Amino acid sequence: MARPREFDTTEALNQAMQVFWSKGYEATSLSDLIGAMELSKSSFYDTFGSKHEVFLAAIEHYKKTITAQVSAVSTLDSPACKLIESLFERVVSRMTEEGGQRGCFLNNCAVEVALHDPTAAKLIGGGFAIVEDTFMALIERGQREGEIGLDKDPRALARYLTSSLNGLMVVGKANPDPEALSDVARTALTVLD
Amino acid sequence: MARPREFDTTEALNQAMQVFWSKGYEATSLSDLIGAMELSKSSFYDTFGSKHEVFLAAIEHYKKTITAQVSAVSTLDSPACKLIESLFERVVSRMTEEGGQRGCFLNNCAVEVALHDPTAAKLIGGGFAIVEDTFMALIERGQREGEIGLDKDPRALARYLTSSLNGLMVVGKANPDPEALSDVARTALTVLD
DNA sequence: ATTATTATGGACTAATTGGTCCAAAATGTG
DNA sequence: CACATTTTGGACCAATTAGTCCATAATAAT
Repeated sequence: MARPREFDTTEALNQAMQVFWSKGYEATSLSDLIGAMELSKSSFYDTFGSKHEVFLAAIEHYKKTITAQVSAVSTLDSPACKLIESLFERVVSRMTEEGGQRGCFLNNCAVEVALHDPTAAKLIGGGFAIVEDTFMALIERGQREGEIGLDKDPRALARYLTSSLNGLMVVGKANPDPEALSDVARTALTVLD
Repeated sequence: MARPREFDTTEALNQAMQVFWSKGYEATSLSDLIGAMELSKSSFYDTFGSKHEVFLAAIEHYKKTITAQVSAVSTLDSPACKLIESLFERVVSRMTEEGGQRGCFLNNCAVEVALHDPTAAKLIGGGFAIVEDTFMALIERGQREGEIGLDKDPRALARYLTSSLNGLMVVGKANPDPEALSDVARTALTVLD
């Protein structure tokens, strides 16, 4: 049959992303994918080309959906520092809640495949750049608002915050202890004072 | 033949660790392992039991060799702050040099397998604890030496530094840019002032 | 030198991998 | 209703996966 009218490519991609996110690239099999995406093997190859291509598409999908949510925070009109804090708090609580340990998909991908998959590495780098740019925008706003010292380099600070967020997720994977992660987040944010 | 007298189990384990470190757990095949370890399949199963058991042993081996080097830094008698800085510098330069992008094995393992392999997660957590304890010892020394304010919580600070080091390695994988990583390290260390 | 031990290569599984292909079936279009 | 277009399930593929097993061969102990 022709692919049902209501077939949603974006939703299929979303499902693929979920699987890769939970299991990692290598541990995800074709059958995992077609199961989650609810399409046949032939349609899979027909529409997406290969496992690797879906993987790259899933990374892009993540950036457009999840990473975009981070980006959107910078448009809210709370004080910049509060928004930065809320991003850290969100990561801490996500990492410590039931089933939140899969962390950030970009983080997972960076660690698992960046070394051997330059194409993916570029996409991932682009995702980190979105986060970094978001932080930078917030920091500059914080400086305008007088919350953050003008002596500080917004780019360096943004890079630092991006890295901190990733560190939080790595240690959270091995030991999702709320106290420990809160210590990390709280300490990391003292840099803004 | 009996296993050659000069066969070195520790060295074989070291080779296994190198492969897992470079390729990750899932992407490492049995033939990769027995190739690197230079033993036959039968000896492999005879001596080590299974791929998974070697993996766990490799994590332990990493802790005993590589992580132990970090631990050893705390016994040097330079000022504590200098030693902490040197640890960060070492990570930055390692991540940016030719072939240094494989990062930290514990970090890689935490991200790739911790979620689905509780046994490994525990070993990895133990490794992070070694790093954390090292930092804490250095911080307490720094406080005694008057370099670090007594108002600071050594445990929280140690957790933070451990996390920072891991963040550095994740972003370094996607974008091993010396400038960016230096920014991160420099900013992270301002917390000690 | 003979025996007992130990490790070996490699044949052998059974399952799974990512991927191809096509006849059949369902659909949209006239 | 009939035709052209799509999409399908599932057979099929070669390669690889982790893991077993054993007769052979090399060593160590006597």
